[in-house]
Amino acid sequence: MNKKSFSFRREERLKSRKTIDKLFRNGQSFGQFPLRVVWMEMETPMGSSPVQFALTVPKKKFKRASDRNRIRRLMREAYRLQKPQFYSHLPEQLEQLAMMLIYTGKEIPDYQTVEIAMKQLLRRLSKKCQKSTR
RNA sequence: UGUUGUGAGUGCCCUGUCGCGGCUGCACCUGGGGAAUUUUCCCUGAGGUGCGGGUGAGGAAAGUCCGGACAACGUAGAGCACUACACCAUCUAACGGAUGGGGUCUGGUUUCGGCCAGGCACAGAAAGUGUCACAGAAAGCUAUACCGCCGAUGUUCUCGUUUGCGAGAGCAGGUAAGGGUGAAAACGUGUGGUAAGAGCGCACGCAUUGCCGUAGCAAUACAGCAGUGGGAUAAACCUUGUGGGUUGAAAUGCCACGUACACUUCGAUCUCCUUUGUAGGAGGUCUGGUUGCUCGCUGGGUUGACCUUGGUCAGUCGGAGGGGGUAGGCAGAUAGAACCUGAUCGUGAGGUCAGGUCUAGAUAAAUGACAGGGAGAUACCUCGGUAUCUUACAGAAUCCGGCUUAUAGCUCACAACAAGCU
Repeated sequence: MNKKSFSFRREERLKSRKTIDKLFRNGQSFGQFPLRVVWMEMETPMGSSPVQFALTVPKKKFKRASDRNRIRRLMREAYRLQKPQFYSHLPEQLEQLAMMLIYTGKEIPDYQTVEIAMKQLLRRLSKKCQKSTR
């Protein structure tokens, strides 16, 4: 879709409070340690991006803001680099996917572990999407 | 020289690839407006994309503990309540902060004059109330006297007797010298005095209050005179003095979207006066208003119809409730009590002047990831390499000034300890 495949723009971010509420109420989810994803298909797509995406790190487990920032940035970087592959495996008839990534681990990870987990998670997610759309 | 502690400073650097948020230049696309006219031109700069340029976390961004700026709350005030502060002067926009000085306490040192270091919510206990464990007789205006001392005075008994009185024992009583208890026992030492004693008198001293003088801007210090001798506690209540309006950027203003001339319920809708009349005024009442209460001030409503003349209905104003919608954009909001350098004034905090710099502005929230090199640290050790690590505390959210707390390694200063050298 995008020529510069590794970018991460504004329209790819999930911002609306309404859709986030809906996502947590109706969305499906599964875990891939140390990550967990909540996802659903959106009825009315916002913008041209095939996926809207958000990240969170629970405040309960990481009290300091700097730790939360670090984990969020690692996750975002991993997603950014995996994104083009993930997009190419999504089914054509899917309008737009909303998803939220939650970090469920208890310690600050290094980039390698986040990258591996992200790869696995995105592969599983794309398969599930193909199943559900057929 | 090393170790430890305290305080201050610093808070890894460079290159490449990919990526993010503002700003900015150019090009293109979408859009808006105008002219002309049937497809061209001009203006505008809202949004997007691409390629450049430049910029992007801290010394505490933290805790949210003080003080401001700024904003809203229609509008004078007064009292009470509440609350903060409390030696003096200075600095500052301001402060509960800082600087300098004074007093006091503790420790060290001393040539006994002081000197050094550290602490102090450092107004009042001589306005009042309360409290003071255990021990002790007693924990506070005139002390209900445990041991002790005395027993002058009054009185009882015994003995002696020169019949006046004397001696002894006891009781009433006196006594805060001494002992004992305690963190603390009603100024200290000496002397007079007395039955024994006591600031009861006196001398010297100590503390404290008032007045006056000298030095100092002042706190205060020193000296004199007069009075007084009252334990501690105000981080117990309290008293005195000084200050404080409240709420905080989720403030606030504007634009867009959207219900809605909508629903339920409660309160008020009264009286009198002036006037030809429109209308105006006074009181009452309901209600709003810069936190609470009271007073004051002040804004708004108090209209009309029916009619059995005090009710009904409608309207108006205000309060409460429920339901529905939105939760987007712009301003606030990033040039400032700003930072750097120099001069100058001041013991200092800091002030003034000159020159230079532009230095984050996100909003489901940017400031990142990877690779290589340098530099540094730690461990091993063949003293030159190898291995590991990039570290601590920690992430702007309206902005400033402080305070407090956290902090690896390195640098500096001071203190203590240990070893060595002269």
